[in-house]
Amino acid sequence: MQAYDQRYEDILDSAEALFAQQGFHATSMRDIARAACISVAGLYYYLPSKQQALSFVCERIFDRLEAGTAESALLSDPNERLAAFVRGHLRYLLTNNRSYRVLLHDLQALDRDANGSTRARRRRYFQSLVDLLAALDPHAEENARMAAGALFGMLNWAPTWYREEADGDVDAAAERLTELFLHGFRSGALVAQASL
Amino acid sequence: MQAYDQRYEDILDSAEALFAQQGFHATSMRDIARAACISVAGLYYYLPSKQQALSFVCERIFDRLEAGTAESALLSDPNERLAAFVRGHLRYLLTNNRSYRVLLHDLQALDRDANGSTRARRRRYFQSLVDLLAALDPHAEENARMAAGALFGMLNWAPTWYREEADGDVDAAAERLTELFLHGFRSGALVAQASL
DNA sequence: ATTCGAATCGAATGAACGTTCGATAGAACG
DNA sequence: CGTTCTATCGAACGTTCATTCGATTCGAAT
Repeated sequence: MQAYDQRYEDILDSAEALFAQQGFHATSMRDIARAACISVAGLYYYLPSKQQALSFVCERIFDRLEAGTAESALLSDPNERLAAFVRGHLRYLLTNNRSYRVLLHDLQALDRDANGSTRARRRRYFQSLVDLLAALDPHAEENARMAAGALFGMLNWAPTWYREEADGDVDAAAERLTELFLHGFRSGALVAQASL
Repeated sequence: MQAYDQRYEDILDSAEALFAQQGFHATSMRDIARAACISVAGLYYYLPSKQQALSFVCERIFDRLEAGTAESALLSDPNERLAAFVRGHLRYLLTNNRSYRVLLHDLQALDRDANGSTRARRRRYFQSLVDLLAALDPHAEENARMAAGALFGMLNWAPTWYREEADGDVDAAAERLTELFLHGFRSGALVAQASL
């Protein structure tokens, strides 16, 4: 069924865009139906429920996010690996207009059971950056978790202030943020001052 | 009216907690009424509408956030000023259990007109950090906006990973993040490589 | 003692919500 | 041609939503 799959993706596109703009709870099935040019009843031919729609949308976003950062694992130099990860992550955040918001804001709206798989995926994604940082500076392993949190924060917050005309293209911004982070990370600033 | 004001604050406390936990759109006036131990009709004696409830809650959160960082403006040393700002900001985020979420997630749910004042306040708060950074390193003025975005990102993201038993107390975490950021900021890593 | 205003409530209102049902149009297949 | 299956729909279902109304309680003021 070619036509079916195409329609299905279109519907998820519509749902994703609306969830990203207004949030899950502010979006009704009627909104999605209108955006996808289908009747409300017709919508249920493709989606079993609103919750499942959110689940499908989240999984799709994760697929794209991981696809964009997967290439970093192929590189041998840890520095380049980090740079590639940041670039891939930031590219997705800044170019797939605001669909990352669904992951950041609406993931918690998933039912507790359906939540499990997607939340585990999020943890795994976070951990991949932790590992990447630990490999960069082995003696900083104990700080890698905090460092990963700090770096993800820098990146995930970027959509709120980034403007291409002021900040250059996405890859350039990714490089500058990577450098900013790495200078602090390599300086050992994160090491807890337990000895003081 | 002493009793009135007390009740009013209690009701806003309930609304704030619910908005923070579930989000604005997922919270009903019935939820708020139940949490505040009042009837739904009684709730409307204190709150003119759900929108206004959100507006009041947001203003109150901003009041507290600004109160916590205001002391930094009194310091003369720019480094101490930044450290105090970060400390105040992070203290609020990590200790007023998750009420910052209302500002981060639900501010956009405000009506466009009621939005204006609160959004301006947010801009002003952001700008205060930009100014603070520009004062720290005058030749980096053009990068202060990006640096402020990066720093706010690090801080605003902290609640998602911070755990006291693993990361130390809030002030210690604030200091480590400040150092992490400052090493990168002072290194000039942010300066756009236009000359390349 | 009567009046008044502040604080509260149960019950209703109309709209919007997620979801379902039965019907229909047309393509595919025998 | 008749049947079956896919895709679609209008109309409804029961529930919940934000909000309002009219009535009630009760302490304070006149």
